Amino acid sequence: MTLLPPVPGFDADTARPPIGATRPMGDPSAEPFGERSSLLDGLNPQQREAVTYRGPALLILAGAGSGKTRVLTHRIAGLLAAREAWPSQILAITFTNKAAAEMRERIAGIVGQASDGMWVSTFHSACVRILRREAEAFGFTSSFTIYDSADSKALVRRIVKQSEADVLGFTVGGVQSRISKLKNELIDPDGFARQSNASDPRDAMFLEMYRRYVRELQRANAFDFDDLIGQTVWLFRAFPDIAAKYQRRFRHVLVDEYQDTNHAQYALIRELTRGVEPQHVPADTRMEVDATGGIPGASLTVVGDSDQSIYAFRGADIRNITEFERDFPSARVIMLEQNYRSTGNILDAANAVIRNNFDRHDKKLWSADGPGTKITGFTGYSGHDEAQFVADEIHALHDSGVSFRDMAVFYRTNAQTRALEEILIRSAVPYRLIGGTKFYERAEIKDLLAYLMTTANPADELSTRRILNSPKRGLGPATETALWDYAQKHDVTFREAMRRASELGFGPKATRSITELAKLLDEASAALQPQPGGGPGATVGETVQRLVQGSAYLEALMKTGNPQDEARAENVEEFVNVAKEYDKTHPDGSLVEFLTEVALVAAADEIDDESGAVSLMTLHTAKGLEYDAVFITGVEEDLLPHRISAGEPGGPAEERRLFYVGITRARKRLYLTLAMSRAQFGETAVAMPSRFLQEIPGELIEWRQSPGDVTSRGGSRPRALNATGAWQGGDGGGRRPVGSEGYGTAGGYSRVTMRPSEASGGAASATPTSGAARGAPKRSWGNAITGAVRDNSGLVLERGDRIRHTDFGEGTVRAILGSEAKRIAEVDFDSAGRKKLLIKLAPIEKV
DNA sequence: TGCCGATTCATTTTT
DNA sequence: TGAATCGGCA
Repeated sequence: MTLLPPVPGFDADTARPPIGATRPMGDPSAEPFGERSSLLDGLNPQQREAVTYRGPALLILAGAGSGKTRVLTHRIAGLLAAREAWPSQILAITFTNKAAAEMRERIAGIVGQASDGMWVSTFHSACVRILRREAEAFGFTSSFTIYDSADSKALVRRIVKQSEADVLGFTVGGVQSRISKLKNELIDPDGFARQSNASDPRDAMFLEMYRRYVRELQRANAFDFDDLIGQTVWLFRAFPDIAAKYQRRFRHVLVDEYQDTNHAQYALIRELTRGVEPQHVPADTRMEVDATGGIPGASLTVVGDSDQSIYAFRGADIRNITEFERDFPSARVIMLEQNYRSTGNILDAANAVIRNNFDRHDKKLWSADGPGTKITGFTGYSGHDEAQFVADEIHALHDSGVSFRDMAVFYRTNAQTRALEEILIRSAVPYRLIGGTKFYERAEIKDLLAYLMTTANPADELSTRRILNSPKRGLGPATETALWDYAQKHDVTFREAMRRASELGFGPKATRSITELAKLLDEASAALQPQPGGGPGATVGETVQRLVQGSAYLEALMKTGNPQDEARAENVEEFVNVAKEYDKTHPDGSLVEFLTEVALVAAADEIDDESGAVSLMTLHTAKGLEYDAVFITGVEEDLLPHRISAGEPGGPAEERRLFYVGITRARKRLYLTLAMSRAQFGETAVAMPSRFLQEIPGELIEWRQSPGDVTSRGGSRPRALNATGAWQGGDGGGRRPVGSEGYGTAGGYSRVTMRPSEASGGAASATPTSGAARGAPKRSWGNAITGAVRDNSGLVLERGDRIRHTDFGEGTVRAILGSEAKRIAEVDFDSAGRKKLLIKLAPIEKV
C-alpha cells in the first residue's frame, strides 16, 4: 500500500507571501534561473519557457514522452528556489498518489527541505483534506466515511429494491452511473428536477431514488467518490469565507493530465483560482492586493494532451483543455512535441494511428533518436496461444538483458487477464497484476473495513448493516429490517437501534447477538479517544485486533474447513499485519486517515518499482507510465476498439486514443498481438484484426505471424484485409489449408512461414528469441495451447529427462533452475522449441 | 435462518 | 466462465 505523508499542520492565515512575491512577474531572466541554471540544463527551448513563464495562466500541451513531469517539477522547484512562493502556497494535482509521491520526491531532490508543506496530491486526496477540515460547517463530521463504488452500489441496490424501480426497467448499475454522471456535472436532485419531465414516471422515479441516495449518504455521514469533488465545490460556493481561506493560501495551482478532468474538477479549479474579494482579505494581510483591495487569483498551470484523453466515460471533458484559452483569455500556450522516450518507429506508428482522429490540432511527436527496432506483430490462434507468445518473448527479452520490471503487458479488458495469467504462471514468468480485483475489494477485507468504518463513524449505516451478520450471528434480513424500521420510526441511527435491541422484542439469542456486537463496536469507538487516564487512543493495529478478536471473524473462517475460507483467513491475517505496519510507519496516524488512504489507492499506486516482475494492466491504468518493452494484447475488433464504444458518440475516437496511449508507453520494443479466436464467457468467438492495425504503415511492423498466416477454416482471409492488402506477406503462409502438415496433432508452435526477405534479414537477427524455434519443422495447428495446469509438486526432474507436455509434445530437459516450489525446467521441445516451465504447475509428465 | 442446487446474468475502461 | 441471485427445503 502506498501511504501518504502525514498531513502537515495547516493554517491559511499564517501562510505569508515570501519576500520575492512582489517581483514583477513574467520576467524569465530574473535571477533564479541565472544563478540556478541547473534547473534549465538539458531542457529544450519550449521546456525552458514552460518552466520560466510567469503569468496568470499557462497551458502546456505536452505530447506523450515530452518530459512534462520534468517541466512541472522544475517549474515548482523554480518557484521555491527563487522564493517566489512558499511551499504551502503550492497546490499540485496529479492523477495518482504514486505520481504525487514521485513529484514530491523529485522536487525535494532539487530544493531539499524547502519543499515541505506543499500539497501534491490527487484531486480526491486534496478534497478529502479540505472536507475533513471543513465538514462541520455543513452537517458532516470530520470522521466521515468514503464510500467506494462497491459501497455506493450496495446503497443504490437497496434503494432500487425498496422503490421497486426494477419494474420500470431500472438496473442498479444504470442508476448508479446516472447519479455519478449528474454529480460530475454538479447537478443535484433539485437541478435534475428542473431539467427533467415530472410527468414521466421514469424520471419521477429516478428523481426519488436520487434524492434518497443523497439523503442516505448525508445520514450516514459519508461521501462517495464523486461527492469528494462535488461537495468541495458546493462548500466553496456556499461559504465564500471558507473558499477565501484556500484562495489566499494557494497562489500557484498546477494540474497534470488536465485533459481528463471532468466538469466538477474544472469547477473546483476555477473556485480555487478565483481572486479574493476585498471583504475576505484580512486587514493585516501582507499579501499583494489589487486596486479594489482584493487579492488576485492564483496562477494556474495545466498540462495535458488531448490525444491522451481516455476518461470521457467517467465525465472527463476534452473541452476543458480545448477551450482553456477561452476560459483564461490571457493564457499562454506552449507545445512540447519532442519526444524523449520512444524510438522513431514507435513514434511513427503512434502518429499514424492518432492522425485518424480528425477533430484535433495537428501535432506530431518527433524524436532525435534513430528508428530503433521494428514493431513486432503476432497473431495467435487463441488467447492462450497469444499469451504463450508473450510469455516466450518475455523470456527471450529477459535472456537478452531486459529486466522483468521493465516490461509490461497491456490489455483492454480485465477479462483478458485469465488466459495471460494461466500461461504466465506455468511458463514461470514473474508478473504482477496492477488493478483488477484488488486486495481491498475482497469480501473479507471489505468486511473488516466495514468494522473499522462503523467504529470510526458510528453513523455509517451501510457499513454497520454489512457486518451485522458476518461472521454469522443468526441475524438475517428479518432482524435487519426490524432494526432499520425501528431506527426510522424513532429517528435514531441504526447503531442506536442495535443498542436498544432488548426493547425490540427479538428472541433471546438474537437480542444477545445484537447487544454484544453493539457493545464491541461502542467499546472500539471509545478506545479511539484519548483515554481518561491520560493514555493515548487505540492505534489502528490495536483497533483491528480488538475487532477481529471480539467478532471472532478469523475463528469463523478457520473452522469451516473450506479451502477458500483458508485463503480468506490468510487475507484477514495479512490485513491485520498491514494495520500494524501502518502504526509503525505513521506513529501519529489515525484510523480515519488510514481508511482514507485505503479508499483512495489507485491501481497505479500499487506498482512497486523494485519488484522484479512484469506488470500486467489495462490500457487505462497504463497512462502516465513507461516501459522498455510493451506488449499490447488483444488488438482485435470488438475488443480494441471495444464493441460497446461503437454506439457512443466519440467512442471510436476515444478507443483510438487509448491505443495511442498504449503505443506511446514503449521506449524500445513494442509488440502488438492478437488472436483469431477468443474465449468470451464460455463460448469461443471468432476475432478479427483491429482496424487500428491497418492505420500503422506496414513497413513499421514485422509480423512473426501475421493475421494472414493463421486464417483457418478454408483459408479465406478477412475481407477487410483482402481489400487493402494491408498484410505484408501477400499470400505468405496464410492460405495454407488447415489440416495439412501435422496440424492438430501434438502440436507445438513454431514461427510460421515468413517471406524469404523477412526470413533472411529481419526477424531472426533483429529480435532476441530463444532461438530454438528456428529450424523447427513448419507446422500449423489449431487452438493447441490450452492453458492446462497440473499439480506436479512431487515431480522430480533432472537434466536429460524426457518429458511430455500437453501442448508442446515431447522434449528433453536441458536445465533445472530455481528451487523448491519455484523450480523451473528449461526444456528443448522436439517441435515447439525451447521453453521455460514451472515444474509445479506445467502440464507435463515424465516419459 | 441457512444451505444447497439451479438458474440466470453480464462482462469497458476507474478515482 | 464464474459471480450473483433465487427458490425450495431442512
